[in-house]
Amino acid sequence: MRKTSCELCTNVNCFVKMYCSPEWIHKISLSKSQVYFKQNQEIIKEGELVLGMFFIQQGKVKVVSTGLDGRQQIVRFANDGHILGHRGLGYERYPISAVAMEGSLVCFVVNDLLSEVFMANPKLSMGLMVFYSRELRKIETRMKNIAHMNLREKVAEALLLMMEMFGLNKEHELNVPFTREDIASTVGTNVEQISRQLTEFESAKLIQKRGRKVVILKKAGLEHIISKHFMQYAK
Amino acid sequence: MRKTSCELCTNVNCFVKMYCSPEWIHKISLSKSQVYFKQNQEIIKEGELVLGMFFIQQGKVKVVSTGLDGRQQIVRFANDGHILGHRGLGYERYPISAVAMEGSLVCFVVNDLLSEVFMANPKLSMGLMVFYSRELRKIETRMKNIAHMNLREKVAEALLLMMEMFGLNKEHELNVPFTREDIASTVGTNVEQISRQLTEFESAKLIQKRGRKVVILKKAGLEHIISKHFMQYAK
DNA sequence: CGTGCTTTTGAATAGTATCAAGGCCGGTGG
DNA sequence: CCACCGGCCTTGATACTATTCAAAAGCACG
Repeated sequence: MRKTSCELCTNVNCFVKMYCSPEWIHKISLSKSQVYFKQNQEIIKEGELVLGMFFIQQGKVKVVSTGLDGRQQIVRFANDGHILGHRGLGYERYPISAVAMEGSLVCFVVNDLLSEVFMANPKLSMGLMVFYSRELRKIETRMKNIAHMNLREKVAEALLLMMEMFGLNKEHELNVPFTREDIASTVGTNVEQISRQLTEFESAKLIQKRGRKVVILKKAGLEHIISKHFMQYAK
Repeated sequence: MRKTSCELCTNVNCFVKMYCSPEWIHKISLSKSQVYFKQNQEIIKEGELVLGMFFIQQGKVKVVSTGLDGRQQIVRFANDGHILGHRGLGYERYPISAVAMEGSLVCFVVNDLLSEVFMANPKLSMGLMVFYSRELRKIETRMKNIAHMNLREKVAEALLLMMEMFGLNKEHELNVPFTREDIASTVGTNVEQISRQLTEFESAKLIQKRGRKVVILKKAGLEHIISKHFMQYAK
């Protein structure tokens, strides 16, 4: 496969394209590498050395934190334009893994070039800063939810999260391949509980199980389940 | 009280002092305001408009996310040099509250000045970016822990977190005033469980209860309790 | 030396995890 | 094309952990 040059890339959400000057976009384009990851391949492996950043050109990815016992926690989902491995510009190891949920095309930029890019493109640093602060905000909320919600609510939230990130296809199925295990790792429980809960949602006519796929029938119903955990701010 | 000028401020952890040019430090010094918050006063109130950022000159703060039901989750602790309200440089509302755990002196810089500062001091943006990415990393780990650990482990972790952030005094007591409710909100449970668990730790000779204060007797013991949840990376 | 708030402890209940078994589905090879 | 195999999903029974409710004791402050 031929690598897509940044100039010709159509991904409008890419931070590089959004915030870097044309000459720097060109430099990055020349230096970057591009890799295609098949479904279930690891893009980043927890514990390996941080060599640079990954930019998802097109794909669907789960970011996973693994405990010693092997239990996994899905920390967030990511898709086109999102960044992976953005921890520690210095010398460190990746604290998380990232796994392709379906075939994904990813650009990679090495550390040294990154530092130059940041100093020369203050807008990029600011853009990333804002991006991070929003990520922080999201994950703080999710942390509260994981701590306070009961299982039913957490499963509802997980479905909504996946829907928000990956959307639905024409048949209103969640538009990403996933197993019950994935939902369990998002929620922090086991597959049996997920199965039970999905069955309950199905009999409540909120979703429909179609093989391993899940059809969202009543988004508002799921939202209602978790609504008590969210403040409504006046505009 | 007279406001401390940035030039004379002795806080070496302040991002402004670390990353801004002398002339910008001066500008900020002139424009900033400074407020003293007494114990249990709210520095930031969830839902209010974001007007700028707070820099803790000296103090001890808990950052709290509140559910509609009033249940609170302590998202992180902060002390000297840490930033508060660093969410959304645009127009938004604070998604979290920040409460002084003891008397705290805080500097405040308004939004408009901040954007100028960021554009003129790329090192500051980069510094903050790195800061954020580390915060993200920390909270992702904590999220996994809250999801996977049992109560005993979570309480041990909460004690270690507080110890790491605020340290111990000469008597080896946690060097910050807190209630059982604070630990409960960190862990995501209720005061009764905390009380029981502290009693258990006490009989295991890991801590000692001295009124509401907690003496850490065996840090290694607490660490051992949670060690199974942490990967050991080779250097 | 009350009074109100925090902490502790106990007992009953609810919620979740675990263990075990069987069913379903997709893919592969005969 | 069909039978079989393995992985994923579902369901039930049981054990365990955490929550809730209630009541009493401790402590801090006026």
